[in-house]
Amino acid sequence: MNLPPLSQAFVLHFGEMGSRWGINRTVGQIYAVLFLAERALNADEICERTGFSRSNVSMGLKELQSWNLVRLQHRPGDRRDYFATPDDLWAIVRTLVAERKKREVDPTLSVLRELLMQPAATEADAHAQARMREMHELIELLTSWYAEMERMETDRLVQLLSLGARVGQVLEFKDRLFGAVTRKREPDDGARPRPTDEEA
Amino acid sequence: MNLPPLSQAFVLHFGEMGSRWGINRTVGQIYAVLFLAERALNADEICERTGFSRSNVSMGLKELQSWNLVRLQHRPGDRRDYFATPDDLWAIVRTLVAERKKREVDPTLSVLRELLMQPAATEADAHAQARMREMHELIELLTSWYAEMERMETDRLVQLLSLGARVGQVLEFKDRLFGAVTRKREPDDGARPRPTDEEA
DNA sequence: TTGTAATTTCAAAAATTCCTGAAACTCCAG
DNA sequence: CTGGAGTTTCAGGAATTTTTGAAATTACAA
Repeated sequence: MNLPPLSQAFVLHFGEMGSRWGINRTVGQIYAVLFLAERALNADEICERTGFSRSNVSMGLKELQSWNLVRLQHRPGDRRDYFATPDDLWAIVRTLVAERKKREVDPTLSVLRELLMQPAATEADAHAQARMREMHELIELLTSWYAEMERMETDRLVQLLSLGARVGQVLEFKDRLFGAVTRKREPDDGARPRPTDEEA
Repeated sequence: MNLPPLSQAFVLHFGEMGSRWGINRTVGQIYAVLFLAERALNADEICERTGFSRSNVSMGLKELQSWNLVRLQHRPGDRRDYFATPDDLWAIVRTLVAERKKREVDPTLSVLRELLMQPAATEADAHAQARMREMHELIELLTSWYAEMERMETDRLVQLLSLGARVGQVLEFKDRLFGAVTRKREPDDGARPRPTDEEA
């Protein structure tokens, strides 16, 4: 590994963390190197900085591309591929979240939907299905919220995040102005605290 | 594996997903079994339902306990430990998020803080530090937002989530009312779109 | 105490994933 | 075409993780 000390510490850490996320050490380190780099790097430069073999780097870059986490660039008069991360960190976060959702929650959602279609044969299956239905509803709520955040402009998103729990106060304020409209909904409409609710 | 068909499909799927998350197949399946179970189960019952060896189940349960994802129970006149997941799905989501944060983002945050304290020796380190600072700020924003959501009651949280992007409209409304106040801030205060910002 | 049921630990086998060098492939300039 | 720079694929060795059975430990009843 051939990097200035601070960068090296960061890259090493990202390698470790890589294994806690779905990606592996190699991929984590490669990404960290690109993230810190002051310009796009070609595969050999990445080899030099990380100390990984050429083929390992190639694999890692392919993986990162499949995650849409790196951008491919070219230089005039140079046939080599150059790789870079987006400058805008929010863009990175957005693709990261999108990809993790695609890999970690979407498959579960579709399995749940499928299993909820099936008729419950046994008593135990009926209970299991009730439990799955709860999970399905919760995930639906979270993903549809996410879908709306995703659509939002970064500035506004940041504004919302900075506001934090104070959004609650803004809401209360709104309620006070337009109270009648909001209060019309059932109070437990979204919360659904009852655990078993067999409307099979 | 000894389970009714629908449950079996669910448990198998959770096993697969387990490996995409930090946990492994065994732990994923054990958790799924407990999640679907109509009552708390002891280790032998989990063995029977999953088909894993007794010791493997013991390991898995220990892991789940370290994640705070299972609750230990006892029956009068029975020395065995019984395990269950919380009935309230929101409680599960809360601990899941809390634990993942603890394992996946907190360590990074502290490494970043540490590296940002160091003086940048080289030119390259200075650039790397600027990049790290961006990342640090973004993670801080996200985690402090999370901390506030965490503190919120489930009902209110669900209300907020259901509202989705309509919160944005409330913001717009607020802006229109108090426009002058909000506009006083620097326009790029939170977003920080400029990539290089060397204030080392 | 002693005996026994329940659980945990541990070393090593089994399975999986990672990493590499060599070979194959692609693409372009001459 | 041919040569060669750049890249990818791939089989198999290295490293890591998972899983297990046997042994050790714990906790309690008699």
